[in-house]
Amino acid sequence: MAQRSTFRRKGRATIIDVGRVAGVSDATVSRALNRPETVSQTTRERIHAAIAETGYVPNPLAKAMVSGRTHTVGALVPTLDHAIFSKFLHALETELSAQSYNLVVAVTEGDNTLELEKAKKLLSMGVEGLIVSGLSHNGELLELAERAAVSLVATSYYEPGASLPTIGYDNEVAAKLALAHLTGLGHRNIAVIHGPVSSNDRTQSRLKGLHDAGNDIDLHFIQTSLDYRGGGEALLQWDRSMTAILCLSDVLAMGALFKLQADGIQVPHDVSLMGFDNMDPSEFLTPPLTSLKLPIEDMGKATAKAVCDHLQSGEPIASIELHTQLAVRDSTAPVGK
Amino acid sequence: MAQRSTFRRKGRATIIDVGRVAGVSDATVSRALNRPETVSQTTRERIHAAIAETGYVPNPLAKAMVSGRTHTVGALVPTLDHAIFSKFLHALETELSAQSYNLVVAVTEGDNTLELEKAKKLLSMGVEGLIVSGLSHNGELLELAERAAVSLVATSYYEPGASLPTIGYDNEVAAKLALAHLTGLGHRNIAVIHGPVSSNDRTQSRLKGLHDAGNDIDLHFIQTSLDYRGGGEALLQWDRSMTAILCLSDVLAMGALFKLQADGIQVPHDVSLMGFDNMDPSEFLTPPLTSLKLPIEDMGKATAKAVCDHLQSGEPIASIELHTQLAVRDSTAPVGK
DNA sequence: CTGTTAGCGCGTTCAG
DNA sequence: CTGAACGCGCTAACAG
Repeated sequence: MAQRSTFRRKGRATIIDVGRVAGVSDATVSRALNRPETVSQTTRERIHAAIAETGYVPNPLAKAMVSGRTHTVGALVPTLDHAIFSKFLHALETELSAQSYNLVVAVTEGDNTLELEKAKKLLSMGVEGLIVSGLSHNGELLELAERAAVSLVATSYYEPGASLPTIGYDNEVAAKLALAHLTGLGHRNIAVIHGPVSSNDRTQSRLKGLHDAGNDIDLHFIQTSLDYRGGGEALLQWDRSMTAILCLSDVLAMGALFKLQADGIQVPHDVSLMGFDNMDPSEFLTPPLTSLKLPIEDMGKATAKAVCDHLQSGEPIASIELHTQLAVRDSTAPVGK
Repeated sequence: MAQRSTFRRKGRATIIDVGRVAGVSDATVSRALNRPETVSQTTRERIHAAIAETGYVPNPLAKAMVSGRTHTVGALVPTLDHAIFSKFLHALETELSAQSYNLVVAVTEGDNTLELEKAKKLLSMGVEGLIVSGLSHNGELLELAERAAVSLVATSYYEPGASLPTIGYDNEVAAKLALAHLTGLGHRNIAVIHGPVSSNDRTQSRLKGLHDAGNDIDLHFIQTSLDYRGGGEALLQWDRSMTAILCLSDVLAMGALFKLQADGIQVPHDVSLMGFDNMDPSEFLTPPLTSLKLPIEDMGKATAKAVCDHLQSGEPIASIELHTQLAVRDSTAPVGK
């Protein structure tokens, strides 16, 4: 079948090969594919037959090259192995996909150097937008994004004065809200369990929101690893004088709860326990965990929309504040109850 | 500064603009960038100065077009909002990135039609490889991938006879292993809680592995929604005659455990409870949950390696079997104990 | 309605 | 060591 060499240069058929087989020019094939109404019925049919015969499949790179668009946005997240980020990405992908954009994800492990490196890779593959988590980044990142002319937006954070648009919530306010719930129940001596602060500006912000709690409030800060084990281990530094425990993540709260259960300490009778995140399992725990709802899904959706809008209109991206709210459940109770 | 119009056609500087400023040809600029050793010291310096001056940044699309490579692979997963998939993707991205590949993810919601649609988008953006979950797909998918000449591989599954390479574990064997643990403890009347079977071939496989359990074993299958709530609700169909509960996912097991705790039913004293997945929190639960360890991270890593190898060598991808193993903890005990 | 001509930005011959 | 010329596959502009 020497024919094959006619329409196969090196493996794949091109628009020209299709044209040759159909007896038309490459331009006509292109038109038949992109604006069928500008091509006569009969040649259109011949072309489609030729496409089938040659097994032609459009070269996406050539198309992207000429249009200058990749319809791809990149997201840099600290990890995928944490529900909060995967939930965010899920919502992000869903909305992006609805607007015909693809999502490339890269994991930074919370390391700004790695983040920069991966950002470069994303840019050099042609993403049109770049989504990062939090505000602390390598300085080069902004410059890089600007030079590549891609829009950059930070999430999990709301800070209108920042050097890049932010879409998220106010971590300080959220932390205050959580603390207010506990103090409102009369707690004055409270353990605050949190993950590493370095390279996690969200945690830093939350802690900042707690620091000016008031003179009559005693806060005991306990830093631990941000996982279930860490939540349990942090309890070594807790004693019953602290009538409440505020965990700056539900993962920590669950770790703590499981440990308390194992030790036979009753929640909320012996100690009130509060989380932060409102993960899926929290409402089903025994007792159901009081937590702080973060608008993660909304954030994913809003971020996708903002990026798509910007890509379409050219208008700069505006920061968006999303609101957090308490989810009061049974793990917290008035002090001394 | 009329100069700008010299090296800015429509917004961005090209390799030609750089050459013009540096007083060399575009070819020399290209060489200076890709094979610096073939360019003299002095012109190289002039070129770099020109790059800085023009703010030149390589056009990734043109590069991809000429090289014919995007260094991108796509992954289709049912959801990101489940630890098992996000853990997998995390490992996948990490390894892929180490080999300088980018990862595009798309969510299918377990819908084969949506999967096909998204696969098309991934292909039309130029992915070099496509990773899917499980074995049941729209028939067009294989054909599509072949025509686009991208390598396709299925995960979460091991089935050497399948029409595409599989990298994963044998769900049937794993289920048998789990059941054997319970029967080995003397349990004969066992509730099996599982998620929807339609559009989830992993669950189907696991159930299949259970069906020929033996004549003296009574299995009560309870289907529910695949989330924490579902695990709890499934217990409505459980009674104490069933001395053990096997959940085909840790999420279900946790949902069940929380409900049992709320109802004051002691595990494992009143009933043995076993999960399947071995998620992060499982070992910290009270009691620690007996489960079946799935090699998720290995699977991510192995899949990435297989795809990269294939892309580099051209050899077909070979199926890989990864092994599951029991994680025996305190939530299961001999019957009647 | 269709063919011809021009690029898009870059890498890679092949001469010098 | 460097420049000119060509090609990657496709779309857009202009003729016919």
